[in-house]
Amino acid sequence: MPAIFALLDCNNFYVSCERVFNPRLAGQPVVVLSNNDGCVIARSNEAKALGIRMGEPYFKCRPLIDRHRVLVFSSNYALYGDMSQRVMETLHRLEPLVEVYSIDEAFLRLPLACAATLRRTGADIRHTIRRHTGIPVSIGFGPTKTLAKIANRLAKKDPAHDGVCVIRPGDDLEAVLRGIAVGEIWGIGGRSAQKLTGQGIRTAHDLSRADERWLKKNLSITGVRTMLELRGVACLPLADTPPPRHSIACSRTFGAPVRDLAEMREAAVTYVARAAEKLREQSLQAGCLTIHLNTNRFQPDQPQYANSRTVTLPCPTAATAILIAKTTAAIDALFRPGYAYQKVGVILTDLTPAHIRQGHLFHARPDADNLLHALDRINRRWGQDTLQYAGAGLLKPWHHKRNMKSPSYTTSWLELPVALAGHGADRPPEADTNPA
DNA sequence: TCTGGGGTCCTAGGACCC
DNA sequence: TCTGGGGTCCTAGGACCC
Repeated sequence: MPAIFALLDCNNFYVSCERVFNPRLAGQPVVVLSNNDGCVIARSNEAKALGIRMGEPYFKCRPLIDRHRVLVFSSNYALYGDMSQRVMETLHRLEPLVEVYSIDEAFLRLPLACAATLRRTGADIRHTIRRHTGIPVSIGFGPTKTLAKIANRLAKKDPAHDGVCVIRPGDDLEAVLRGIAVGEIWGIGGRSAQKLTGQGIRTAHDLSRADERWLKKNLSITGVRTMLELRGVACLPLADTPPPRHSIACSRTFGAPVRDLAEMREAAVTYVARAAEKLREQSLQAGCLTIHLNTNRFQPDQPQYANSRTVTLPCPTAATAILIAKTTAAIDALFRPGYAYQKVGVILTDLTPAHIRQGHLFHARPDADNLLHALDRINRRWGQDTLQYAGAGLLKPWHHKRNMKSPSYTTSWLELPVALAGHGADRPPEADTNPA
């Protein structure tokens, strides 16, 4: 049966999550910052209209933000992750073929139908998700994933579409594709856009007619795929079962530069313990561990140092204690005194399913599964880091900044939203967690 | 003063094998 | 003077995504 793709995308997702639980944010310019309150990573339409750019460092747009009284939030991934799950669950109930593509996006595959039917389907999905989760979404239909992405962009850009835009096979797309710069196409990043415009290929329409041999040579097979997808030839299938993970990482920029080996160890232990938790959540074990650290590259006048070390484990494991021991040894080898470090991180690779247990001729396996299960159960029930390894430290002076975080409304019993009824209840106490 | 984090895929080139 | 050919695997680096 002929089919069509759709891309569903949550509008200004992190801002929308904040708005669900804080109605006073409606109609206001709002931004959400990356970890460590570093960069702007989500903006409401009002904030976009003020000219605040995606990825802009907070300190650089601070004057603009203060002048227009933009409301600012630190990122609250517990909230966004939970809201994402609710959106995706709702979607799964409505449609059988769903690929969860990112925290705020999903591809669908549906039977091909006339434009009016597809528009109605899209409107129904939008309406249901809004009603069940409070999150506004936009939907684009297209014969390929790349064209569905473009339709989605049109759905957002032009209010006349009312959040749903349909491109069907055989539609004349020349006018549409001429209106899209190559850099706006899914899969064409800054480097490729530069190469393409250098060749006079400026719009999606130009790219759809570009020379295949030149593309293969200069943009590799992925560039050729994008060109074909723009022509309506589907090269990218729907991945409705998630492929196995290849790596799990955890790293953070420090709240203030770290110069001390003991603090560096604490931070690395904290992150490897978190990575090991993620490993166990997904019933995986790691065969390989990489530790990396670096100074602040934005301060070239300061002495610079960056290094990493990769350790192959004798047996694949998800045991935090084993990973901690390898991590501290690696940190001790990597650490050079006299530098102001900005960041440390760990990456777990060579991931295999935890139930496959390869023995080792010379090493007994010291993994303590029961202990780990108990640890995870307690932390799930009572909150992250209720129990932690001593090496992770208690005061954590290096901890990243998160000064403007909203409550974890949906994932912490202590932070449930409070509803008050009766006189004088229109301003709940402490509802305003935002100093901006 | 202050610049995120976590992923994936592709390619070229070297090592190695027969 | 003359010095093969074809294949696989691994890795580092580049590019891209949200």
